[in-house]
Amino acid sequence: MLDKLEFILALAREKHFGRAAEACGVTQPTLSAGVKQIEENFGVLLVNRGSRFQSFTPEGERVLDWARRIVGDARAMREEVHALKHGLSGRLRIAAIPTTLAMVEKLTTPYRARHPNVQFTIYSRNSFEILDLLENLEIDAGITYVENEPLGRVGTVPLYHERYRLLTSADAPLGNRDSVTWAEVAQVPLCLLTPDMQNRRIIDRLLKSAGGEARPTLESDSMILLYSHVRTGRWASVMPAKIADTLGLTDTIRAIPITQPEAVQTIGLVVPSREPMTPITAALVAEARRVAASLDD
Amino acid sequence: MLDKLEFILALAREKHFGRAAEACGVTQPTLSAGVKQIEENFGVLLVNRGSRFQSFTPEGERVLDWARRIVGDARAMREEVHALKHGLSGRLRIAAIPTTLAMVEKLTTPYRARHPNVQFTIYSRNSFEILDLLENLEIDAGITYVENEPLGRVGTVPLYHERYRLLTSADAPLGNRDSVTWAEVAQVPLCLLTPDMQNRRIIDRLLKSAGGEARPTLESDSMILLYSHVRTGRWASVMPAKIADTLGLTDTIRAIPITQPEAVQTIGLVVPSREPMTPITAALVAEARRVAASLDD
DNA sequence: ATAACTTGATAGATATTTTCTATCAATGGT
DNA sequence: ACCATTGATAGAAAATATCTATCAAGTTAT
Repeated sequence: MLDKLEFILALAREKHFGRAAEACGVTQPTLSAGVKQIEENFGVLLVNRGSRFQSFTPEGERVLDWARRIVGDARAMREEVHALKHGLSGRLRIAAIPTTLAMVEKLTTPYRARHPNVQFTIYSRNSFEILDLLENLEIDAGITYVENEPLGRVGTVPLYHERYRLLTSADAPLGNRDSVTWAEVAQVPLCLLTPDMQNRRIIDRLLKSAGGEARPTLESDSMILLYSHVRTGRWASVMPAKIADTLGLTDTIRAIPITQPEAVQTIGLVVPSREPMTPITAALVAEARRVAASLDD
Repeated sequence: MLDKLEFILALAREKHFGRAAEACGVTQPTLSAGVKQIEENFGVLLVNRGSRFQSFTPEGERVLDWARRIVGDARAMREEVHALKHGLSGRLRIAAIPTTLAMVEKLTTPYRARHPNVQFTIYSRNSFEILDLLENLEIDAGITYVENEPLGRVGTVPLYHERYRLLTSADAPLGNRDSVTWAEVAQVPLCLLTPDMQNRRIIDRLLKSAGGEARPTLESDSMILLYSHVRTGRWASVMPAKIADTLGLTDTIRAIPITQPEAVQTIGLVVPSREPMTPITAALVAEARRVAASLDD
């Protein structure tokens, strides 16, 4: 039964019987039979099919909702019992938005010191994908904006406040300033994240409200790529202070605070609101609470 | 896996492998093997055995906790999906303390009018047993005192306030009064519920604080038995107003309000705090909210 | 329009798991 | 010391799950 519910979860992720089967490590007929068995057992069609996967029926959506919870709880049970006997071990899966990648070590380093047997997998994803992964039990926690966009059934732990810097060569226009306004930044050609990233949308909004418009000369979903361009001295970018500091500046590149408004976004840890949490996740939340104070300068 | 968790639940209830197996409709070796399999799967002993069931290990207690939740959710899923397709049907299992039995129909009658395909099973139990049954998923809801004793992880809906009456023959001492005090009641030989009932403990407390002591001439766990004695005119009792009214008084038997203090206890519906509730339980809660207003005179 | 491909269902064989019956060893009470 | 109770174990039988191979219905490309 539990395996069948896993089939349903996989099918919801993949929207494809064959791929869902592969994801579960079974053959396609096995997965088809599993889904069908639940349908017969419940006396209700769960999936609308027409020679291929189309969608879940309303009943299917409800089952999906329950399946997520039940499968999640079953995993949490396993993990908790194992932790009681053998201490914390296993794999902690985190997804973070790119602008926060540089600070993830602030969490993982002390965590690892406390629980050396836990392994980490960290994905770089945009904020929507993070919520999706959380929902589907594919990650244990996310690091993303916690106050702007509507979050689902999740708990949050604020970590720090994101402030923005103009990264530019010292001898470029504005390069000699101690602070610049968003209106001024709007005049500069910038390297920015792609628009599927929330950071980009925030910056767009700030530029727009300062009367400008974002016409980035270069877009990427990789902070490393953006930074490597800025580093040449021939490109400029707007980045959160945290990541600008971490990447390290050369003497010729400056990180200039942007004011009017001094925009601030709260970045936080996002975890499934399961009660109780898995021990691995609970430990991460504890670590986040400890670390949060020291992260805002 | 889910069946194995059911085995664990049954074992917790019965504290006996054989009886637990019987309760699950399997043979004892099957249940033993099921428990053992979970233990091997988790790599932890769950049950302390010594030629017989002794207790759960700490890990076992945790598994038990999770099992209750997971099994409960699985049942709720089934029920919800079925209700989506076929409307509300199935069996609603309620346990009520004896003093409230006469008012249960105030809930079940309108419920049945709304959902004719739901069947009812109603147990008469004391308040501890009710919480135990709730915990073990053996009932869907309880009707009991909701403010005195500590309740577990449950939701409550207040229903009405219980007030007390002295039931006695009109020609007995106090029989001609319009109201009596607890101090006066303490002088009368009474028929009362057995001390495992919370109602009895409440009355004991009230009598004691009025300087008296309960020396019941007759104890029973059955309200019918108590009432049949009172009805002869040769016995007296203290009962909640609700049940006294329902049982119907003869001309010779009076129900006299007891004052100083005018004691009031809140009776309410108690349901597992599962989110969301099963549809059958949710409908009962809705009914309880509707009915509550009309129950207090 | 037709061929080639994709997708999920179905059938039948095989493998795995589950459950049962029968029996045993350990413990406890009398 | 004896009998009853309790849970574990072994081996057979039954039920279930999974796999391979194949098919039918749609889709896409030519």
